[in-house]
Amino acid sequence: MRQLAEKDIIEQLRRCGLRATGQRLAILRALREDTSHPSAEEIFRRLSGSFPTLSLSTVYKTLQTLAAMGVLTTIDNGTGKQRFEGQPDPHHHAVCNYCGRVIDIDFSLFPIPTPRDKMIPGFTVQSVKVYFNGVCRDCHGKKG
Amino acid sequence: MRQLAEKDIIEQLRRCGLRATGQRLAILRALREDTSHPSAEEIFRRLSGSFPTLSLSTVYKTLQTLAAMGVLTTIDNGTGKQRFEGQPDPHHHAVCNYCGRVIDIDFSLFPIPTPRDKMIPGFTVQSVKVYFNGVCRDCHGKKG
DNA sequence: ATCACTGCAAAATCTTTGCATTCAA
DNA sequence: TTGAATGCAAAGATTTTGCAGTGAT
Repeated sequence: MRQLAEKDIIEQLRRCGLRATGQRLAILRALREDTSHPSAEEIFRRLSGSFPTLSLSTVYKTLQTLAAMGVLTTIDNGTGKQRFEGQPDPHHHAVCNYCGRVIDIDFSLFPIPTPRDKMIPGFTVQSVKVYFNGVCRDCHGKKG
Repeated sequence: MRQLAEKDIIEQLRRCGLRATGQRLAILRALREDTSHPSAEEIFRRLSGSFPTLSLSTVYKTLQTLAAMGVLTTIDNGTGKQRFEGQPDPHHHAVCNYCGRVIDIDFSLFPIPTPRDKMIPGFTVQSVKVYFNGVCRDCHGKKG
């Protein structure tokens, strides 16, 4: 089961023409097991214990590569710091305007139609993201 | 007409408990007249000609304040760098995964339902943003 | 054996902060 | 008048880059 997932990840990388290095596998596996939408730095810290030679620079490069391939997605919570996620199932995000926290929202809670191709002339749609911006539980009552 | 808009902006600031300073008016007016989703730096450069004493620091502070108030919104182009917009009418965004360009999409082209309050327990939804990620006209044929 | 990938250190960007001064209310 | 807002300069945080060495294919 764990092995199978590993194999899937390797194949996914290969299909993109990427080498399956230990760093990439570790980063991707970490993102698949994590729903907290970590930053590059957080991923680095989380992994450097079990992977002491890993460098932050590699984390940045890897995340950028994998995001360009569509293997993972980037999330912007309005703070100007990139956050990443590797959950493959379609879902939405609720973003707190105060603390930047990102919460996953099940797709079925707010189903949206599939965008038609050719909807935007000259633009090829690959994916759709829906953000609910607002105020989270912990930030109610904070000043503006 | 121009005066009226100015008055509206001032009232909007007052309603939020904010003082209507020249800097805030200039920044907000610039964003209302601009659909290019500029960064803080770009807004600063655009205004500093006609407003020589304006500082980049104030632009950042002002954008942050106004975004927290919901007077303007931040945009996710996947780069982790903040971009802003002041278009009040509801619309969506098409974001190019390669160059980060953001194109406004008319709401009627892809109507979505209004989210119900209490949809997400403890989270108060203030606005919904839809992003179409993909490849823009100019970036077709670029490598992965 | 090759060339993609990594790690390191340094640079470049982007954003925030502290504090004295200014200005809207 | 008075506290919110500004500007400046400096610090902090985030991200990118160049290049020699490493490792997957």
